[in-house]
Amino acid sequence: MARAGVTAERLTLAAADLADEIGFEKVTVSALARRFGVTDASLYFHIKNARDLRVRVAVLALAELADRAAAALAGRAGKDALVAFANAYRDYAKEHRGRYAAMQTELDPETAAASAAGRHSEMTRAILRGYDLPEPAQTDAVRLLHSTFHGYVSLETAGGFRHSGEEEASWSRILDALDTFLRNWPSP
Amino acid sequence: MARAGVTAERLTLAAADLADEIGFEKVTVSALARRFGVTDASLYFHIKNARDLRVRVAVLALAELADRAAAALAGRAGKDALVAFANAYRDYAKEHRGRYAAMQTELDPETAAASAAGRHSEMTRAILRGYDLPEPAQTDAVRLLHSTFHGYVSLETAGGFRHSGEEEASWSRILDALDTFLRNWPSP
DNA sequence: AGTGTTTGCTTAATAGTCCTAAGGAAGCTA
DNA sequence: TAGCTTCCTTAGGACTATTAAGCAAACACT
Repeated sequence: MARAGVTAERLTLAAADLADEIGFEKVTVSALARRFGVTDASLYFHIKNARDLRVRVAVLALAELADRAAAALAGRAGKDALVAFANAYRDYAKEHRGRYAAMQTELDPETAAASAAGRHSEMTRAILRGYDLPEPAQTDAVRLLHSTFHGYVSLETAGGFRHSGEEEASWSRILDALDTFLRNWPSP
Repeated sequence: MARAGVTAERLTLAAADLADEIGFEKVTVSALARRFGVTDASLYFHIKNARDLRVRVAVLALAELADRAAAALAGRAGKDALVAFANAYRDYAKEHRGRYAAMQTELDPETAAASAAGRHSEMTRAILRGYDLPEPAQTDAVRLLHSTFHGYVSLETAGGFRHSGEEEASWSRILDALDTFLRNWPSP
């Protein structure tokens, strides 16, 4: 028998693509094996188990998004940076629904620490540098931005907002509003 | 054989409790059947399939949360209402992690319309009455509030915020900030 | 080139889940 | 009490996850 040349990396990438195509919850060890033309059992020499596979996809997606966001952020500051970051986030989620769904997998603390999750916070802090917030307002603002982007995007992709035909305008008004908000953060 | 007295309602409730205990993704038809002391097959006379079961749990959770939020909202307005609603939302998610996870299930449009999902928007609009926002700002604000609550809570329950020991203070500062924000919504 | 070792895959087997079809008993109704 | 309906069981098929044991290809070296 010929060798299929399977590696953990190629498996993860293929699983991520599969997730974008058929949905993250339908990504199964068997389905992935079929795509590689090998038996299910052979995948277990590369991944620990099904959970491990899903975690790898989540970590991959986190890293990809972090790269995109970093690129979007380069050379920008203030509202420009805020909008660029927010759009990178939202666009990634729209283009890669399966990967984005994977990102919502709960990671155990060690994995989370080793993943790109930390880069997201760093970048958010970088954006906030343009707004000059003192602690603890800065930490609160990091959370608020995370929450808002994640919340908005997950509601939008879930179809939570009935399509009013002006999705884009609403999104950009919300970004405007956040910008105004950050520039006038209430002092305690 | 004695009859177990299974009904769709009792199944849904038991499934919801099971979700809170062992996690929503581990709620399986078999596990539920075991809890009722019947075989898997018998459950299919009450529910259509596994997906149907999960949707029922989601709808139940949406309704329960809507009830709680409505109760919290009664007789309050302005910031009081905002805080009461937000806390009802967050507390429910913390007390019922499985149910809250179920709420994130993507519902098809008809089911969503028939569920309590609409009540959530209504209540949010009711809160905003205290802030006197013109359209389309009001619609944007509804989305912003939804996004923020959902995003914050889901990040918090996923352990996304390292426990800094002052979670509560951060939450309440964010609510303060939202209140200020709503009172000073930027005009276009 | 030939031998041995590692690596990558297969087959085989077990167990759990989802779901359907056919049958039997419990309880209601007349 | 005969019959109908409702609720459950047994039986079984398809798919998924996972482990163990074996074989064959690739490599590593003498």
